[in-house]
Amino acid sequence: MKIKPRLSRGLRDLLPQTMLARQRVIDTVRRVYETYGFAPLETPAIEYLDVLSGSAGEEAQHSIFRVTNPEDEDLGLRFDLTVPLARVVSQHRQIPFPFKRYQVSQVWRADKPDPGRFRQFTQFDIDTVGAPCGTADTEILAAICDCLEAIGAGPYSVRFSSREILNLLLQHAGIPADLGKDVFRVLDKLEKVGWKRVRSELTTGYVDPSGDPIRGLGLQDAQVGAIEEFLEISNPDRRAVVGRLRDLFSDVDGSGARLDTVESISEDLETLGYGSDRVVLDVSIARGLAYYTGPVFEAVLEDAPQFGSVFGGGRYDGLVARFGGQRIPATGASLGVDRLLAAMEHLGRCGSEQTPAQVLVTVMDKNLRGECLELAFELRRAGVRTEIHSGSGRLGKQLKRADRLKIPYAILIGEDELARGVVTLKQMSVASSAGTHLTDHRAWKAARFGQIEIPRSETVTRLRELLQAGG
RNA sequence: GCCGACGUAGCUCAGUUGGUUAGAGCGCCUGAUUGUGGAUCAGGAGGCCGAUGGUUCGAAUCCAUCCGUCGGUACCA
Repeated sequence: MKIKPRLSRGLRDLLPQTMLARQRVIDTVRRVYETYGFAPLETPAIEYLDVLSGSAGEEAQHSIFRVTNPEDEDLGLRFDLTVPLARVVSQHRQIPFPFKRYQVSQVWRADKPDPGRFRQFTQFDIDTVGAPCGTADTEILAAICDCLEAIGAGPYSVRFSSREILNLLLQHAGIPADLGKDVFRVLDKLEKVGWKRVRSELTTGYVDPSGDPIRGLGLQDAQVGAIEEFLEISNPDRRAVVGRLRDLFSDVDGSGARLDTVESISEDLETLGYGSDRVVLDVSIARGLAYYTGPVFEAVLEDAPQFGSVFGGGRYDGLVARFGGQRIPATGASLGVDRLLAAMEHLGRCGSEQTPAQVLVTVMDKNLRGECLELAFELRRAGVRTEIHSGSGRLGKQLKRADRLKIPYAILIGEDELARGVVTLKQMSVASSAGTHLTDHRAWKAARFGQIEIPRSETVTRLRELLQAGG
């Protein structure tokens, strides 16, 4: 019986062209994270189900992929990297605090797939565990900026706020604390659905176009009015936002002190050169997660806002304590690698490389295979990424392969070259641009576009120079 | 999860009121050109028409169910 090659929904193969772009991003981010002193961590994809659900509550369990083992234990695939981190620091007591780690790994969520959203995807997280609110959070925000800068994804905007600010809002507006979680969840949609819909969801609810009833939270007009007034505090200047928050919340006891941390993060960023042009204090961001306790962060690509936030994170001082023991403060952010790459691809900011090879050594004549191999390995030992032709086939087919895979150079060694102690170096891109006017194939071939002869002994040096100069 | 649209070659799509052997363009392979990738020309491969069941003398076409994709909405630790 024939088996149909296929994948379950929400899963996909990442072919070389995709992987090369992805690995460039990952390498860049890793370099940035390491400059901040974050150290790598890896954890298993599979965790005990109760470890995973500990933070999420029952309502989230349906999107966990369940797995089994021969011992028939209740296991699941991790759905983020933060919960496993909390387990690690609770389990390995010898780890000195603060623990600064980065982790790039796959996670799984059994959700409905959407564009840029899959059931298996990669997150690239940094977290600092065991450091109080302050410098650690500033570092996370700065690192997010540095990453986006280094990746070259185009203009971006990093936004932050704080659960503390939202808690002040609850007090100011007279909203019961236990309603906070729902209010934050609704406010988080503001940018996507607009104030009108958020307003109805905060009050009476509504019926969406598909006929689905959306439950309202039943807030009073005065409460919604207070929220609206709060949301109007948007200002591109962070100092102005802090000032207006201080005014607005002056009726809440101790509000001044509770705004100090946000202000000091903002001031530190200012001093370090992360101005309001890149990092905005945006009081409308809430982040859906229930476990955030302090500053919350996100970042969007300004040219691709429809892809949502590519970075998300915040401070979660209560999460580690779920595994028992004392309350350990923690803060961090997560880069949605797949989402970022989907956005970059949409913007045409991903490379189109299909192979890392920089040069193809052709084999024209089986008798000269030895010479070709020798040259190929000489190039490799000099750090040039080299492919050598490894089948049968005419020169035309070999060059066609270089053309297809966009390998920039080809090397030709035949009897002629060997006799004269040279090799022919062909720059593939030249004929594609220079030869378009030639309609006769023989003439096109005879033109020998982009070809130069160089002494065999200088091949490695010359090619390295060319690659360095032009890529 | 809910609502809707759509599933025909690797991709984009034709396919008459249900009627013989299901087509095109692009892509792929081979050759013209045995030491030259593009263009051109010639040829070739590639399909259980998403799956299963039903209606019918006869189904890519009609019906049911399932699966999948896309859009909207909800959720997103």
